[in-house]
Amino acid sequence: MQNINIELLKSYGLKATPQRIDILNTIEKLGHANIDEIYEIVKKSNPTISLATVYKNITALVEKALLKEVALNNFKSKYEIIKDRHSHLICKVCGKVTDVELNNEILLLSEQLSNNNNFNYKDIELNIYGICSSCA
Amino acid sequence: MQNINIELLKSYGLKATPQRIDILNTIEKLGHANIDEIYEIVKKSNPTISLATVYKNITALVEKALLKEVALNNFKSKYEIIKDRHSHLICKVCGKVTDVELNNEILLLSEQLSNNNNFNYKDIELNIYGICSSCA
DNA sequence: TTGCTACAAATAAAAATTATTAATTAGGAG
DNA sequence: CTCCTAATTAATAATTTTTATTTGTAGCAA
Ligand SMILES: [Mn+2]
Ligand SMILES: [Mn+2]
Ligand SMILES: [Zn+2]
Ligand SMILES: [Zn+2]
Repeated sequence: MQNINIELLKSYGLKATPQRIDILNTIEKLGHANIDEIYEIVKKSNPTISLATVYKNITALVEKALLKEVALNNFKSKYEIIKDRHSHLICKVCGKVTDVELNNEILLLSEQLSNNNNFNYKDIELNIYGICSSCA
Repeated sequence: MQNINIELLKSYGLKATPQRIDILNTIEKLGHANIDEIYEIVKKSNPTISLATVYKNITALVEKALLKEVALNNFKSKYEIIKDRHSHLICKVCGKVTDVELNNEILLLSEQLSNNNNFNYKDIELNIYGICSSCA
């Protein structure tokens, strides 16, 4: 089909409404985006969309594990389409989030750490905070 | 002096008000706590404290780098007194945050990763999400 | 075609955070 | 120790963020 996100929604058993498609297209384009960024961009192609619709859909898509929240120190949470495990470079100045490869070694160490602490490991998040090249 | 947090505040050039001392004592006791948890506990010893005072002080102490925000997926941010670098086990059910040792290897890999990506490394955060023993 | 269900827009309500203002106080100067 | 003052607080009020409600519509199944 022409748009991969329509397929994505359907594969998760969700209706591919124009609003949802727009939201996913926006997140896909930006990589990581917060609610306001998504709303502002989606409004351009769909001027009557309600902010509440963005909230409701983001929540629904996170619940269905199609999107993932990226909670940030100092900034509003961003959302990304779930993909292979990776790590994040997070700019303390502009809040930009960049994907980087996650070393497998780190994954193993984290699982060990969980076992040692009687903790049922599910997921790891390695966030590296610093200053991005455009803000430097 | 009897209370280490009074010294802590003064060493950061901050007035040691009863409100701030109570807030720090609470965070120290809980390890990691969000605004509401702090407010509820501090109210016991200081029933007239305002929630806005808790907000204002938390913000101030984070700015002075005496406290650190711990942003969490799905839960309100928690705050901890800044201490040696460490990692977090985060329970997806109850939101409890537990400190664990941070392998030095991971730190080195993260710095390398930053260099490779023209990113000015400042800080690392390794959050391990899963289910804690009491929730299991 | 009719009825059902999921969804959206519009709006209201609730929850979270920040700003304002007048009164109080911590900490230093004398 | 007493006084002074800038910093801080309590008590709101205001704003911002998030969630709930209501009503209408579109897609689909019987
Ligand atoms: Mn990512
Ligand atoms: Mn900690
Ligand atoms: Zn930046
Ligand atoms: Zn738990």
